[in-house]
Amino acid sequence: MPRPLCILAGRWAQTGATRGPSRMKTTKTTSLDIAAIAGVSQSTVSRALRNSPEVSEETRRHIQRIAEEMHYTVDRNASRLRAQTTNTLALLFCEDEVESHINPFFLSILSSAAHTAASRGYDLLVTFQQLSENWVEDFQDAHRADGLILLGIRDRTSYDAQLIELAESGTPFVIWGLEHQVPGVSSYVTCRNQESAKVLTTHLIDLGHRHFAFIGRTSTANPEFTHRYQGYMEALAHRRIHTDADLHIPANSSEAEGYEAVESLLSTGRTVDAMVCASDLIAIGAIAALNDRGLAVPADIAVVGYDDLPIAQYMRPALTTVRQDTELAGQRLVEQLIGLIAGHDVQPDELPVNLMIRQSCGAGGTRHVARRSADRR
Amino acid sequence: MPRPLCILAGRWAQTGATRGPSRMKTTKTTSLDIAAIAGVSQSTVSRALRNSPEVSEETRRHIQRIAEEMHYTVDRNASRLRAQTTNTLALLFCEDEVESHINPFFLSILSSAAHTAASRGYDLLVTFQQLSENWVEDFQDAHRADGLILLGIRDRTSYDAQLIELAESGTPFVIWGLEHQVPGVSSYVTCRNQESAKVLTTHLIDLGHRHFAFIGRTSTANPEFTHRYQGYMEALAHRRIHTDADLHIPANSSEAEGYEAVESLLSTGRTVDAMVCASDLIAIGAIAALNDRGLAVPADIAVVGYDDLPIAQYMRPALTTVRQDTELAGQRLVEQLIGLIAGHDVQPDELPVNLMIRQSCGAGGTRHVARRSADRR
DNA sequence: CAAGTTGGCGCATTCGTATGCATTCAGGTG
DNA sequence: CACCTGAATGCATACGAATGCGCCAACTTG
Repeated sequence: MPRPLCILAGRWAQTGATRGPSRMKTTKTTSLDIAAIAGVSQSTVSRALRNSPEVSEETRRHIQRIAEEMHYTVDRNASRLRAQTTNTLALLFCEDEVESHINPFFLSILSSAAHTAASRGYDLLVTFQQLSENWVEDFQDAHRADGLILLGIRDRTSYDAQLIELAESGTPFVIWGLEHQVPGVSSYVTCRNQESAKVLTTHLIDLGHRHFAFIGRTSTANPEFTHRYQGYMEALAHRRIHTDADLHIPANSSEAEGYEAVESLLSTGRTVDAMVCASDLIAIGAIAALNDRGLAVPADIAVVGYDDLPIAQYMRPALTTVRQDTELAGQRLVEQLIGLIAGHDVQPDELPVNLMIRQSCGAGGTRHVARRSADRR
Repeated sequence: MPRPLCILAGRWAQTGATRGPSRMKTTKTTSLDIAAIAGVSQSTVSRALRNSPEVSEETRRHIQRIAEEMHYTVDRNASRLRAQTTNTLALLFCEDEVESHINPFFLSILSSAAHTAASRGYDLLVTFQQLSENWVEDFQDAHRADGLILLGIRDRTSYDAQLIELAESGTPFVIWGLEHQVPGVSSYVTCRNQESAKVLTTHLIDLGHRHFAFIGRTSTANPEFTHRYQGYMEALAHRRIHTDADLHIPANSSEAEGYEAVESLLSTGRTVDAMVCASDLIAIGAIAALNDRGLAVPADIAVVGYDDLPIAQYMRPALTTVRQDTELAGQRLVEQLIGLIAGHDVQPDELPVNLMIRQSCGAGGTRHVARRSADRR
């Protein structure tokens, strides 16, 4: 007596039954099958499952129950083709050629964006792209996504032409960290970089520091860092503290560049007792460089960062920094984009931030500061 | 004289022209348009763009040139519907309810996977899911993806039933860090956890350490940590070094749990001069806890981690750890999955790892060790 | 030179759903 | 009672590309 051949019978048997007595092949369940069982037309099934108000409450429930029992799910591709929509958002990490390793900061935004998108019924496509590629054809014409989320755009000048092209093509998109808005088409989410940097710097001044340096590349190309620098300069100006141009060392957001920046700063022999770094990664590299030169943080020099990476509170000394609400950021990016896709006018967001005062600025409690070090030889 | 109404004329004018003289509406370019211009049938266009051998080299080039000029791109939805495929891979971060923050380690895998997928013509869908949801219907029946990449599955027991269901449904999938293979359906990529942990531990023994502790939760639920623990125990056994069960403190991969684990370890008053942590995050938390108790690393106690997060080399002391080749991992995950989708038999990968010997184990050069600390009060 | 072969291409159909329009029927109104 | 109204549903088609099959012409071959 032969055993049944098809292990999957459990799932497919239901389907087969709806197609006629002799069809035992593994045919996919379609809305027609559901319609046949429910005793309605395919159109009604379609409408019921999309919660159209045109079907009666009773019919809808009936159909939805059957669909559930049959494990029926709408075929996204057919649906999308017919409706000329994708229900998909694309999230682009705009990579620099030089910098291969990505700020872990973006992982939180990604996670939050993925959750929000899912809860709104959107798929989230993720790509890491060089700026050379042409987004418009890829995403809009090919119906890959209804809209774009752009992360990690730092170099505005080199992207500007593409952003304009994108906007002109009518593809909705939102950007993190760069004020670029075309009503009805594009919007942005940033946080209050300038304001928070000013507060942060003022805090350092209040702690008694007078010789400041700023580590981070600013240019029209790098709006976030630029705003942070402006806030920093504002605070200094407000308190009448002088700083020289050569105490502003450019660095992109990585430990390596922070390290190098500090090395080059120290080699000038300038006196510095407080360093404001444009990102946590830079600060981490900077602290490493200082330690390697025999300088202790915060005893010899205060260092602050920006981002509040998870590690910031577990470094010793714990890093004073600015927390951006990445969860809210991801959520707003998606919500704005969905709004744009729906044709609404959306307002850009400038998210509030929190100062996280820890030890590296010299203000934190002593408990979390290492009291011994490796001096034995 | 009125200005033209349509800003987008530039892009659409080309299209309009192909549809007849009076059609100035923004109609999407289709393969039919290309066919008309090229003077061939739509089928030939389709075949030419898919590089089918059935069209002559000459015709193909002709068509492809026209398609390019017209900025024509194949509509993914139509293509997918007809071909019953999605050309999409889904990457699932399997989240724990408890742990909201994700190991940055996965970001590198994600990045590499995205690149590889893109180069193979696949889209990559990213979701962060709880284990409660039913993947099968979501992804296979709904034609959302051709296959799945599962990251962050730690708790084998609670996922097992779902993995089996997934395998039975015929959905191809690959897993990171968990040996789960169904020939032709699922496969995995891990690295040589046990071997490398053994080498790492042996290294610590060679440096003269004798009192070991292991921080990391092991169970059938957590295969990676378990293998690392086994390698650790092997090394100790091989050198006849005794360790007690209470010197093995469970902890999931986060700084917070590493911190807590060390606090609870220290409160027992046991003597320990070397700690093997199951991940860098744990090690970071552990070092913080040690510092807060006035213990210096590596002078008082050696600490090693696992993962080689970017930050590991910029901590002071720099963290001795094990580098996993995340780039290769992402690549192999995608390649295996594409293989499975194509119906090939694929071999699981066990990737080689590199010991990154730095300062936290006490073996590294002195240059990178902080020589001063914040002792002033 | 006739018959067979093959490369290159077109025709027609198909994938599964969404939606404009037609249809039906129940209930209300003058 | 004839007529209208509106809610609920069915019918038919379209979305745009992929593909089985058939056709034709250009070869090859005995």
